[in-house]
Amino acid sequence: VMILRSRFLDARRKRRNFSKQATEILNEYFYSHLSNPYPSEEAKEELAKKCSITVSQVSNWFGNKRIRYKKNIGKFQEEANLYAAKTAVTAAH
Amino acid sequence: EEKQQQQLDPNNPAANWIHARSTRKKRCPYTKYQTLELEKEFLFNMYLTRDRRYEVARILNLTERQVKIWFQNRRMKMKKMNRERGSKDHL
DNA sequence: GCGCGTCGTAAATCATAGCA
DNA sequence: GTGCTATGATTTACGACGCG
Repeated sequence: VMILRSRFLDARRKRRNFSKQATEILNEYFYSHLSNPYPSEEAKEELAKKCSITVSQVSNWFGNKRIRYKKNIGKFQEEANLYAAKTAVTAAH
Repeated sequence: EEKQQQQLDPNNPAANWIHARSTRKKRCPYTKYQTLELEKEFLFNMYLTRDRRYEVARILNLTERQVKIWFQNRRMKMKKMNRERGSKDHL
C-alpha cells in the first residue's frame, strides 16, 4: 500500500517521457494528417486509449508538436519522411 | 509573418494551419505577487464583479482585460483539475 | 448589440528527464 | 556528476462562438 501510494505521488510529481510505442502512434497520426493535424475530441480519446495516456496529454502533445514542427520544418523533415513511408506501407494493405 | 516562407514541402502538406495574429500581445509571465493575489481573489470568488475587477487590476497593475482573462483561464484550469480528479479514484 | 461566459488553441516559458 | 537539449506541462492571450 505504501509502495503504491509513493509510486502514485511520484508519478504526479515527476513527468516521464511517453513510451516509444505511444510516440510512434502520435507521430503516425500527426504526419498522416499533416494538412490538418487537429484531432477531434473523439480521435483524441481513441489516441489516448491506444497510447495509455490522458486526453489532456494528447492535446498537449499535439500543441507542442504543431508549434515545434512549424518553428523548424527542416529539423523534422527526416522524421516526416519516415512516417510518410510507414503509412504508405500500411496503406498498401 | 515573414519567417514562415521556409519552402513548404513539395506536396504542401502543412500549409494552412498557421494562425498567429500579428497584433497579438506577447505573453508576459506575471510576478509571484500578482499570481498570489489573483489566486487569493479567486479563492474568495471564482467570478469577478466589475468593481472587484477594477480594484484588482489597479492594485496589481494589470489591465481589466488581463484580469478578466486570468479568471477565465483559472476557471478552465480548475475544471481540468476536477475532471482529472474525478476519473482518478482507483486507489 | 454588448459584454462576459466557455472552449480550443498559439506561443512563450517552465521544469526536468535523459543522455553524451 | 555536468551541461545541454528534447519533451511534457503550464501559463498568457485570443478568436470563435453562445447566452442573457
